[in-house]
Amino acid sequence: MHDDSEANRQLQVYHALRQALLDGELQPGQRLKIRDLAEHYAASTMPVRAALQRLVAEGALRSAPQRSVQVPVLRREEYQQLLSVRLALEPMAAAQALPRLTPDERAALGALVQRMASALSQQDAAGYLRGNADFHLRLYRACGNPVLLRLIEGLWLQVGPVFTQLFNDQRLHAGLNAAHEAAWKALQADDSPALARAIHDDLADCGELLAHLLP
Amino acid sequence: MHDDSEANRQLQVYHALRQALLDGELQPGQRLKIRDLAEHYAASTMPVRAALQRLVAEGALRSAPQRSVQVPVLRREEYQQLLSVRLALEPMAAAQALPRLTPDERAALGALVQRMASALSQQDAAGYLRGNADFHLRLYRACGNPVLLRLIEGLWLQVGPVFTQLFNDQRLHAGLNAAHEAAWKALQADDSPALARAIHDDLADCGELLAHLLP
DNA sequence: ATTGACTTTTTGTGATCACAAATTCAAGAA
DNA sequence: TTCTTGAATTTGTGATCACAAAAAGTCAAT
Repeated sequence: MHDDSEANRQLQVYHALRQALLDGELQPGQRLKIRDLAEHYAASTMPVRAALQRLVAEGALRSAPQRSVQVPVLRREEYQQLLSVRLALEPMAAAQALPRLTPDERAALGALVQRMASALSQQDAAGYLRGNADFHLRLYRACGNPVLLRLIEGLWLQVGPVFTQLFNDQRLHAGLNAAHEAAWKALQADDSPALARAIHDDLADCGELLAHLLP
Repeated sequence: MHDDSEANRQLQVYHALRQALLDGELQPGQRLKIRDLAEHYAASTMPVRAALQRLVAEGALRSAPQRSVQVPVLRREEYQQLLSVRLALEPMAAAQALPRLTPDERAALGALVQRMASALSQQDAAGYLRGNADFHLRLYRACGNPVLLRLIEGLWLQVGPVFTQLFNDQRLHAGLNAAHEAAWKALQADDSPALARAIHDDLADCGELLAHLLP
């Protein structure tokens, strides 16, 4: 149990907004106004300001000077740039994580693969996406390289909004889980290169699927 | 000419602090206090607060809740984590940049390699380091991938302080420029893989040199 | 001298006000 | 209607005050 007592108000707001982004509760292009959020979170404008500025600094939100913060609308080109960086970092993190996984974490990852499969068969997009984020980030968190992990989490925060939105009105096909099954096999075989390859394929497949849906 | 009119006070302070970090004017471990900086930059506490929080969000500064922000002191382990990510990203950026370089930029890069060589022969550590940062970042800026560039600049901001500090009382040997000469050769030959390899070697050499000087 | 508790000062965080720039809205002209 | 124009409102940014937590300083006791 990590003692996130949430000391500061601005940290509470920050984490709330962060989760909202990952959960796709914020539409791309939506404008986030300080006073509105302050009212919504029952806070003063000050912590909200700080939280927004932090998210902007992390690239999760965009803001022009003197203008409202808004959740980024990714054009195809930007999305592919994001993807190319993820392809460089995430397989690496996965490979480094594999030998460091505890039995508990392995079991949790296996359960997530299974949960994603059942979510797919039930056309439960939200469930699949939550499982997908859990699976990847939980795996990467074991990589033992906080710097790398920090970058990856920042990238997920940037892809989050489009990622969830685009799947909502998209027919889900079972092939989406193939790469995860391959990753799970590599995981059980303690085969780091195969795991890296599986993660790479997962990102590339899913990336291509989304890329041609963007403006 | 890019119209950096520096609209906001907080942006001015941010860029000033950022440059101070890259130039090694801030010692690792040094505490940055809001009111002191406000006085130094003839600003109110508000823009300074925002600038500091942004730098913290980017990883360039550290802060525990309710405590002063301070320039990070990197232990060897953290430095190597930073290095391993840089090794994944910077050669990639260099390779993508090569075919996009204009003749002007090529010439500027060549001049920088030469300037670094002469700085080395004169034991001018500061000049060498400035040239080094200029060379790398100018090269990467041509990569055409803003996402990638942003991450790399963030990483340089994090290594900046130790980088400059450690070289100041260190004898400079000419071998430090070997990788840059190799990069310059690859650049003239339009050989992207060779350029990527040269950048990789540069980081690795310089990284190893610094790693065993850290606590 | 060194450690410990206590007091004083410093410092980050939150709240509120002021203001200029940006946005929205409405009325009028084509 | 569609576009323009100008007033009215909203909204980000900066300034200042208040307060609790942290740091620094003080001094007595061992």
